[in-house]
Amino acid sequence: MEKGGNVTMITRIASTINKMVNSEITINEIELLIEQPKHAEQGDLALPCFRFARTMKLAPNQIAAQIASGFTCEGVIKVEAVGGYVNFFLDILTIAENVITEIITQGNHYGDSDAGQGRAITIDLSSPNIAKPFSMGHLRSTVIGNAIANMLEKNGYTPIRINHLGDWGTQFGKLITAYKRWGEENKVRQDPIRELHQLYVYFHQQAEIDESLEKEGRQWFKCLEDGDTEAVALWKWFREVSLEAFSRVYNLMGISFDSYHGEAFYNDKMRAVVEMLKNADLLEESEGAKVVRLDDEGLPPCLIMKSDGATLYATRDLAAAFYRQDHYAFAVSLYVVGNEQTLHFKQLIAVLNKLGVPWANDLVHIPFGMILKDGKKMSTRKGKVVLLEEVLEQSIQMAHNAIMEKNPSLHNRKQVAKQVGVGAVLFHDLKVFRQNDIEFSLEDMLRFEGETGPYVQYTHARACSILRKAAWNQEYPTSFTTFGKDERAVVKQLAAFPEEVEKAVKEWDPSKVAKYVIDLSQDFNHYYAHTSILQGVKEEEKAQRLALVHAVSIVIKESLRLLGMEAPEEM
RNA sequence: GUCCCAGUAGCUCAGCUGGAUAGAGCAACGCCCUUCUAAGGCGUCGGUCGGGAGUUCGAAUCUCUCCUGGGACGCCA
Repeated sequence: MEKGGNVTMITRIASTINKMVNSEITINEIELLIEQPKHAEQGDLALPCFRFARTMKLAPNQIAAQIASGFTCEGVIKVEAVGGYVNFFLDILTIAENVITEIITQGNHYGDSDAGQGRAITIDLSSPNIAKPFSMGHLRSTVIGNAIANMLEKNGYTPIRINHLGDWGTQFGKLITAYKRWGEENKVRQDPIRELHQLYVYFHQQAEIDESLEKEGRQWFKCLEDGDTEAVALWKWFREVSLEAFSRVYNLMGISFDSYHGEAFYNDKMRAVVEMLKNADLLEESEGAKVVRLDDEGLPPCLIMKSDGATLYATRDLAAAFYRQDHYAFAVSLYVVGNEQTLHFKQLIAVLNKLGVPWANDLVHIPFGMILKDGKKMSTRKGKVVLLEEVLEQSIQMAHNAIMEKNPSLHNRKQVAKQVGVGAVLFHDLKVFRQNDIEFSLEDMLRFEGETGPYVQYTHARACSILRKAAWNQEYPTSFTTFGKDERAVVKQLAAFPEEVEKAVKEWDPSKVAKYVIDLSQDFNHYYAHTSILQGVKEEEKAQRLALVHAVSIVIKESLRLLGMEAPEEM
């Protein structure tokens, strides 16, 4: 993969130093040590020399001084020894030439890699439960999974987005019970998700008083698994109306899937899994249920079959894993599923390993923190839930208000309001990716200033606006003789893009891209505010600056695309 | 009780394969639109990096321990 200026410079500097110290330190060792100084005035790259003190029998500052004194290398314009560091100042003209030319010629392919060589990676994402509202909790899995898929594609993999719908399980026995006892068909038809969800909540309230309800729910699920006509008909209906509601949300977010095979899809594939476990002599009877013991892995046993013969989610996930390997021959199989299921995936992988499946360790759980409300887990059972669709609609409305206030003459207001409103919600979730829980805050989510999606989109729109006004013919200069310290931060940030994407993919972490594009936007906005691009500027200077602006617009747009966001050219 | 994850500015978070003075955004306060979109820029204020010990030339970063919060721990997913 072709990389920006910095990587080549690191190699070049390292080999120069290697020769200077008579190969006492290897090139690779030096490359690993070279870092970006924290402060711009300390240069572009730096080598800490503390590690060499022992082998070279010299104080770090003496080593640094020694390296600095005789150092010459193409592309490096100044070298300084400060304390135990050697600071290198790079020639911004050379970097600009490499990076900007590369970006403009490659366009949105800047930063592409063929590391994946077309290999398939399945991604289990979103996976809402039918007959339940699409909550904020599913938002994380959806947007993180989608962004990872985009990033994988950029790295040459073939991502397969699988919406593993929660359309099977005891909960549907409970729902059928609730519907048969208290449900009304016309009410469900009017507002399916809301009504079904209310029935589900009501069931759990009643179940605390009447213990027989739980049993009845389990029986109905057993009926469902056995193909009982009434149960299946109700289930199909619930599923259908739910999918209609979900597709509204996915359309808003611009996300599509390669497969909607949910848990129910594996219903007829589970017997084979149970047989396989039995044949491998892994299945044990325990308290009436069938389990696989995992004591030697230090894990609690994995429940495969309930005492009434019904299956559990582990069984379904096993069936799904086999199906996906058969069907897609995945190199890696990702599960973008909340933190709280970590144990489940450990068990899943452990069981596959016990079966001797060679791809068992290619399953990767990508956990994320929960969205909390008032410091507690949001529970659908208690009816405490925030609807994603409502949040998105509200955000779009706010974006629309902002446009009416700031740029009322914008021609495609509705479309831009959607792009910005949705972008705000997506970016809010993507910029922070740790296993940290997030306290739900509508206020934070709908913020359009500071480190937000709209800020980045706005930056892109400003860059586009300049290019529009310049009536630029896209002829760009190949050398950047006028660039100085103003352009420095922006050019260096542009150069860092491929490396950031690579890191983000390696760590399955879209927030790296989100943070990157915020930094780039900040650098560009600073430049924009302090440097005139079109006015009172000599022609050659203008052409060079326009090339920079164009490069910035390309990289911002591509970053946003990776995050699943749009980049309006005006807003 | 056992295991897992987290604790950095008033709030939300970066930084974590150890490296120079711990950085942003929000909030607060003060500036900057006759100049390329002010959803912007500039500045001020704000930190015993949860506590303690250890390893090291050097620790927010690694180890141990304690405290706090959250989660998981067999017939839910």
